Amino acid sequence: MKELDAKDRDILGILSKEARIPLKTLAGRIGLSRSATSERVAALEKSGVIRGYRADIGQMDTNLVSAFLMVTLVSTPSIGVLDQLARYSEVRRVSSVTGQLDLMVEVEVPSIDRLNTLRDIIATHPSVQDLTTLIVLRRDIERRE
Amino acid sequence: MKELDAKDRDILGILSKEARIPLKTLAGRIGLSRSATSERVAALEKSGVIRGYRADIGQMDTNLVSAFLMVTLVSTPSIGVLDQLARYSEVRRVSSVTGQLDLMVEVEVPSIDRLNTLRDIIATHPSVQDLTTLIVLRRDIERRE
DNA sequence: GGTGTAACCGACGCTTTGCCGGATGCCCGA
DNA sequence: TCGGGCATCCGGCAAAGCGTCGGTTACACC
Repeated sequence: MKELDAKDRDILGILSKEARIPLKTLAGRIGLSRSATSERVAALEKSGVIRGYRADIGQMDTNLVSAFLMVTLVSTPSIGVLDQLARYSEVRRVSSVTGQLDLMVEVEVPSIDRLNTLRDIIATHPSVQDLTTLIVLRRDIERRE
Repeated sequence: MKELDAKDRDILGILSKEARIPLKTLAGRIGLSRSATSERVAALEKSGVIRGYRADIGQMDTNLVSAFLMVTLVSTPSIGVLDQLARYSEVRRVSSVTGQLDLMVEVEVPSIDRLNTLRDIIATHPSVQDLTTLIVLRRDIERRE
């Protein structure tokens, strides 16, 4: 894959916020002809820098419950735990972190019951020493892009 | 705003993964004429259900540092803290949570220095009682949408 | 200077889009 | 039951968008 120059970064910056603007507009904004812009975008797509285009949907999954599970392991790293977490589609993100705990697990479940089930499953894994659950009451700030 | 029917949900499901497919293709997939589909999409955009379209960029700002800041307040709610947090674009998300702490703040900064600065600023806010920083070492699982 | 490569531009023809008139289905009051 | 009113659908037209091509410029290298 080639190196990204300034104009490529401009393109990415614009498309990451407005993925559907016409090529002509995009070309004008970065100071290139439409066809040159078209080729650059195509190259960015083919090389995998642009992985796809997604519509940003407003609140529709309204009654989902989000939570943070703070996990301490008996010894790091523990691949077994990650494998198990990966099996559940409700697990949105898992991060290895510094500090008192080892894993920050973010989940999105349809109900509190389901959250409890999930938490119990994870907590009883032999590699898990401690698990603290924080249920999200409200998203105060949420930035996209 | 109107209620969303099954076809609207189909549209959202498809566009949330492939925001740039031609209307014709989209129409064929949901079983409507192109123009009817066009009107539905336009309505979804105008009503705010579709907030925008974003290109999904692969890892390019690879050297960004992510962190969780776990904040305990002297008394909840504290609007002053949220106002301050909202001022920094590095603050990606803030969630009010249950449990031992009050706010889970997720940040993305260009350097550890910047993280320290940000943490100090937040920690010295009069409403903040305690602040624990967890630096993300690695994203083990990350799911989109 | 000659040659190769990479990136640019403008133009051509095809595809997609926005917009319109008219058809269809459904609700509700007379 | 009938007949407006309303929402939603379709097909077609003109305009705008797109991918692709040949030709041009810029630059590095021998």
